[in-house]
Amino acid sequence: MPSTPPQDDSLAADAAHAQPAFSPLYQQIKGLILQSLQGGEWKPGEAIPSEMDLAARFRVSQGTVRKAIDELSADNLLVRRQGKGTFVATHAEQHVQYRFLRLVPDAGERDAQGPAERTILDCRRTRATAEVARILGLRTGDPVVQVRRVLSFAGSPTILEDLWLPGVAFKGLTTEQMAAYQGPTYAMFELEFGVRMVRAEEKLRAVAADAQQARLLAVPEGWPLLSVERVAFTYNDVPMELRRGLYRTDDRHYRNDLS
Amino acid sequence: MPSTPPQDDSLAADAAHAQPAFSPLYQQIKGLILQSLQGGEWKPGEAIPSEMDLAARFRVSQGTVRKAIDELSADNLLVRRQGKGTFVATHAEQHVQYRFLRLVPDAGERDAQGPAERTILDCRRTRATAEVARILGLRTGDPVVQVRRVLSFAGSPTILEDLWLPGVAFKGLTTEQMAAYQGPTYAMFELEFGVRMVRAEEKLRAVAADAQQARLLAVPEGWPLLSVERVAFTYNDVPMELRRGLYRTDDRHYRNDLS
DNA sequence: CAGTGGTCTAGACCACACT
DNA sequence: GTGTGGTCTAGACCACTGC
Repeated sequence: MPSTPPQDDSLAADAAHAQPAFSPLYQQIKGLILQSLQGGEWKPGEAIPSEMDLAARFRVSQGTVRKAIDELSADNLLVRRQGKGTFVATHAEQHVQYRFLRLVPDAGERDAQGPAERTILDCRRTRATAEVARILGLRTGDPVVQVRRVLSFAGSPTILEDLWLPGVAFKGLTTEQMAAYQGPTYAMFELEFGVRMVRAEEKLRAVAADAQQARLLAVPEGWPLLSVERVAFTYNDVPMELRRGLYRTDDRHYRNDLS
Repeated sequence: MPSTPPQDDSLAADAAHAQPAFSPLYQQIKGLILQSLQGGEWKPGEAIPSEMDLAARFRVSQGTVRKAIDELSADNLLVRRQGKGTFVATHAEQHVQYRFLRLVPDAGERDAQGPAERTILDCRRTRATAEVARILGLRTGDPVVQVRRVLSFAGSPTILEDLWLPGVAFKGLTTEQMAAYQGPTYAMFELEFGVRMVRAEEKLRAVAADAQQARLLAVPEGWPLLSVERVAFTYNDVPMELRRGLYRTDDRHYRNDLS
């Protein structure tokens, strides 16, 4: 250990020394907590150590840990619960059923989505095209799992979507698994494959249904559909899923809040 | 004044006493700053008093003011600039040209939108229909200003939109004003009418162009268009604009980040 | 240089949950 | 009661801006 005043022999000095570029202490702590999250030290749904414990572990004040956790919980990676502790966010047991799905019914304004019925049309191992590889950060020809399914609400088919997943991370994914699991697909990814999606980017367009799409969604050919291309990321902005969806928007709409 | 210890005769005690329901001090401070913003004490683009000054004014510590300002700047109502001060956010002189417009070119990924060319098709005083009145919080038949315009990027018509504005707040709005002003329309609303939009809600759908819409956007009839209904709010969640837009998404898309 | 926001600390007390 | 997160304070020092 370098010769520093007794109480200053802290991570503060060490980390500041290790990283040439300056960054605030709480950012460094945030990074360390993130590493523990990625490394699986604390699993989704579990509580992380108390602020005091973390402060002791990292040799900083509670206030600094607090600010780090503040940012992580603003990013939806952690969830604070007063009197209980701070927990790793999870797609399961989360009151909002579908964290990334913005399609809501026109009337009622209720989030009464009701669980969607899933129909898996296809689920097979294949190889990444150049485009899919580029988006998922793979090489052309790398193994991917491709899934095609229809989601129905209250019996009427509403979403037709294709999913592409990196074959390595989703090795044993089967049609049965996709169909059987109750609840959000992303919760199943967490439980079965340890892959937690933390954010996503979407590109929306209006398109006309082709013959096949029209049949699967029970609309006339040429019907306007909302095309939603989503790329979902795990920790560290690593892309782990490409999803191309077609949404019927006759009695539903895509809701977005701007600020 | 109630009999309290000498230094505790502060806003903390007063406000806590005035409001039966408990709320943290910094939330109360946030509310007071909000009032000053609404009241026009500090205008968009101007600096507000320093944290120290505000702390003295409200008789709380700098840290408490800081937390209030943190939230207001997270809400995009204030902008901090280290070494200079804290400023009231504005739609003008804001580097992102269009704060609420999420339509971006497919290629390049540049935000090189280039300023849109505006064509005002119509701008007239009329009366609110039941639906428009409901959305804008007016009564059916109340005066509203209605504007129809086309926005073109690089010469090609891309957005056809109708705007409805409360007639009282936008009394003298003219076609010339809508057409002449360089820069974001919301910046003009700030400068000319003192109306600052702070957030918005959008509902998106895919629709087919009717004959008139197709003509104005230079697409075939039936062409799929992205329908965007936006309600924009000033302070205190008061709705001040309804905007119904149709976006061409052949070489552009609506971008959204989820987290 | 002085003034601003930004970081870090230490300690006190409050609100909430479990037991 | 004990332990958790949540609030509030006071003071020190750092980083950036502009005179």
